[in-house]
Amino acid sequence: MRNAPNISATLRQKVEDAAHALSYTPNRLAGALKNQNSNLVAVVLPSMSNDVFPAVLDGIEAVLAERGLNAVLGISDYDRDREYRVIRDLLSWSPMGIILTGLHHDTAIAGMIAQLDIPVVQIMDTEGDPIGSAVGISHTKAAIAAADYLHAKGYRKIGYIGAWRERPERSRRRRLAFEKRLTEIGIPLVASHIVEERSSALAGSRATQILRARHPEIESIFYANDDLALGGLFHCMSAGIDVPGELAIMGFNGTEIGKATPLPLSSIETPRFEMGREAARRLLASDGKLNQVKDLGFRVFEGRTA
Amino acid sequence: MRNAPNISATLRQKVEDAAHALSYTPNRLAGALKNQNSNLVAVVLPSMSNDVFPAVLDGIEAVLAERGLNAVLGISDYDRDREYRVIRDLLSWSPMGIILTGLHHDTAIAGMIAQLDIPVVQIMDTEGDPIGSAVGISHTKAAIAAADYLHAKGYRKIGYIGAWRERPERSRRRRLAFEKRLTEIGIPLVASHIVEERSSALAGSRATQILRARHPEIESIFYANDDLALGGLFHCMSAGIDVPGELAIMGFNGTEIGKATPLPLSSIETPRFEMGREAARRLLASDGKLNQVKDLGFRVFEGRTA
DNA sequence: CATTTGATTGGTAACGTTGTCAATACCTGT
DNA sequence: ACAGGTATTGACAACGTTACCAATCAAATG
Repeated sequence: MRNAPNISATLRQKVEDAAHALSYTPNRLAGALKNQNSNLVAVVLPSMSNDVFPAVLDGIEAVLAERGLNAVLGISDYDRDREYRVIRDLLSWSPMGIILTGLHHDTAIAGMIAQLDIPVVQIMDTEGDPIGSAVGISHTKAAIAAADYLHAKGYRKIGYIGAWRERPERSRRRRLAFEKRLTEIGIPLVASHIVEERSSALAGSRATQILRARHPEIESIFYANDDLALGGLFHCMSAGIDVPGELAIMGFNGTEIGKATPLPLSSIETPRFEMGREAARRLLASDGKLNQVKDLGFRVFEGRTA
Repeated sequence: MRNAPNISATLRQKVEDAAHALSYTPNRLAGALKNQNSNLVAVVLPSMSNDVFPAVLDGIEAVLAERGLNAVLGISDYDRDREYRVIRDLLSWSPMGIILTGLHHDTAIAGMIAQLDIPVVQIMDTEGDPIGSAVGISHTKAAIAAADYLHAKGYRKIGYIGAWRERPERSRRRRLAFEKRLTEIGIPLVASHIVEERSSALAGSRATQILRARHPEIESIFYANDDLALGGLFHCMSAGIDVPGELAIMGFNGTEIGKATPLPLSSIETPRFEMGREAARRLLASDGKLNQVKDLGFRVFEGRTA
């Protein structure tokens, strides 16, 4: 059945008929065990409630399905220990490859993976020290683009809002690059507010209110993601604050919903689906040109909120 | 290492040390093969871009992770053939259980699963003919609740908007129940508009515009989901249509974002995360009381759009 | 008809576990 | 010191595949 050479069409048909008659299903566990190649791909994502990762996973699945591969999923919940355990767990299925989120993994993880000698692709980021290949965007560049965009639009008093203690380290790096760029341009960040809770529109709404109360001079806010930014926008709409006149709002990710609001949300569009697809492709095509870093880039989406 | 009886603490320590020294990882492929029990759970979802399923998956993962189980994911893309292939594929990993979406699966699928004799849990729905257990909500009841709610609020000219040829059969059933109820109450549905494209806020926005143009008398619209409904709300905001005065909007799912808008979106809140969690729990606890149908219920969320 | 070539069949050894069984080693308490 | 138990060790057969080789069989060549 495993399309070996030198098999006549008749025999093949006969075998297939028999298989069908017995409704035989090959046991891939055994197959994988035998030839050290499991057709499983381990995928470790930090969360499913973030809007970014479902899209990434969709992209991954799209490619894997084509080739008859299956994804085994692990959720790290942005927790280092948890991630370690999840990876260890997934590796015990001898996957044929593994997709990780982010570029910052300790050597213990790299070691475990090295033992199996399987390809690794890390997504979301391009800045850091990849274990294997990387497919993502430069969060530093994105932050700079946001800063430049807001500056070009004439905003001078700029604030920043993040969430959940910036658990995805990427968002912290983005903020720092943003701050740095603003300082370089000569319009240092007025203030940033990182809320304790997870990102959500409600959190963004509340944070916006707080930040504006503390720093009424702020003309524009850059948010860690579109959820927060939408919250900000909604707060302004409710409170009768003119956007972008009184307050300009800039999101991150360029989600579909942001584009559908009465005032399309200005944002940094990130290729989330594409990131997943490209990651899966690299994983499968990992012959030769290993350990490359692929920057998929971003696009500044000029909405009407900034 | 597999905590057998009659092992002294010293020996256990010694073994563990050795294992650690060699950084030994058990091969679960082999383990699973040996004792017909793979610690894998097959999860088949129609899509990842729907907002509902990431939440469900999160719930599933939360439970599986506790018990050291792993989810193998399959995406059916609302396609019957694809679903069949995906399930067949996943079953070849001899999972210890399988979670399917919806209650409408042909006998071929039931047959395949029966062969492995593993528990099945079907999510999202409670109405139909389950293969195994079911954890979901009654879409008929939800539709009736929506109809009654809108009626109670005084709306009489009611429309409906759906998307993507109603590929999730559930939404079609919901619409039909909605229509039926309205007729019973004596205020038959004015019109429904099912767009070709997938659900999105933009699609909802456009559909709202079209439906209103065709039937200006419509006072209220029930949408197949919150994405569409948000689009409707945004359209009204842009076009200066008073909500709920001129047009009342009712969504479905009760997403977080809907609650954060300036005018919180009235909707039917569905327990998506809980559905995943409960499904996973049932799968694991499937001793004895098999094949039960669990209705997790819904809640009418009274926002300010209807 | 003998011979080469190709197709088909059967047999066997792994892959890394787990469970069992027998064989030994180590401890008590008398 | 010895029986009685408990701990520990070693050996081995599966689980369902796949890869490989030898052996057979069928068909086509000279």
